[in-house]
Amino acid sequence: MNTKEALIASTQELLWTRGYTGTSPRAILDHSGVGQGSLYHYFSGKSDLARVAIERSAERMKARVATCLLAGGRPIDRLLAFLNDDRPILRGCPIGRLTADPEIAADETLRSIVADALQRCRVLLVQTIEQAMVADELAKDMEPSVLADLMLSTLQGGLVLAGAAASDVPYRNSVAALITLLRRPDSAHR
Amino acid sequence: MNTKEALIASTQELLWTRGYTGTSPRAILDHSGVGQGSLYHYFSGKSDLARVAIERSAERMKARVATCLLAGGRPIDRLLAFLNDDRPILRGCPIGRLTADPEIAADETLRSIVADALQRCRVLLVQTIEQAMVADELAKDMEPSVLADLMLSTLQGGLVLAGAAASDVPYRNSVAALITLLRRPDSAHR
DNA sequence: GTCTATATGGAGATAGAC
DNA sequence: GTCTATCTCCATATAGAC
Repeated sequence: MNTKEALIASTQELLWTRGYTGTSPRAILDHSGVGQGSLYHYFSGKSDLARVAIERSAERMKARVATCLLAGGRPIDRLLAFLNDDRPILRGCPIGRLTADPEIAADETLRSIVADALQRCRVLLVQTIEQAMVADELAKDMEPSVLADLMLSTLQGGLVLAGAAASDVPYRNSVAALITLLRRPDSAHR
Repeated sequence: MNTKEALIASTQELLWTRGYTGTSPRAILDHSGVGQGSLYHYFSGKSDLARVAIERSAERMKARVATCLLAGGRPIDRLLAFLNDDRPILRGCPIGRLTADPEIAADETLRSIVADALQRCRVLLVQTIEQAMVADELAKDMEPSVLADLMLSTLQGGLVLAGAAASDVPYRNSVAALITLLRRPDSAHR
């Protein structure tokens, strides 16, 4: 891996575990083994390097979600594959964790990359939920976008609780509970 | 309000919006209008002041949750009151946001206060869910602790999404979807 | 108790040599 | 392209006067 890529990879790594405010250029150089001069040769500064690193992580997340939701098979099975996708639970979401960072919130460029990545996942999710409802695999007693938000909240919130408890149990419980509830028939079928 | 209380209140405020890593002693002094000397007179340093501030915020959250869940009336109504409790959605959860802070995660004292506060809310939630199941107000097709985790995840995740989108819609959608799902009959009643 | 002065180290970046 | 030197500012505190 070349120097530039090493900087990006180390920044992705550190942003994931320490956030933007908690990551210094010094820490990035130490982690990557790259020298001071190279950082400012390839990037204009910390925020520029972070922008590239976050874009990289966002692309990765969107690709992963798309792989689950745009695969073949029944829509409901794709949704379950998305919910049950193997995630590094104790590390949290590399994008979701940045939403709480004060310096990211204050930087419109960085903020929009994060918000956009989540938004794109939501769009894919809404489409797949619509397909599942049309195929009568999901009850139609709520708007697809409303259910999509619950799915994303369950995952993001599960990761928050898992991080706090230093255990994957709250995350797994949350996903399991949501799936159990989705399997219930809606009121119209009573 | 005396000087010490002003320091605590300002620290609570800044930890809420900027996290621990993103909050400097200088910012606390500026926000509170208190002088440098007073901070180190009343507290041993930043982490000591933060500890008191976080304990204060944790007590506040636990009290708020207890007010909803230990009120009179049917268990299911108390659960709905908890889910529908009026929260400052765009500001996020003052405790939940700290779970992602790297310096809090590294400080066992601070970390345990945050984890403990969430855990106590979970315990109250489990108890109330058990009562609702006994009273046949909730389906018994899952463990109370599993459903409790989903409820907490929905709220915490809803706040994450709301922060990212700078809109309360994802949060409100998530809560509404969860309540809709909870109202469905379980499979045994088909 | 609160003030101001001072200290150390790190954040974040620039400059110029190689 | 990468290195080292240097710069300014801020984080986090300590010291001692008032």
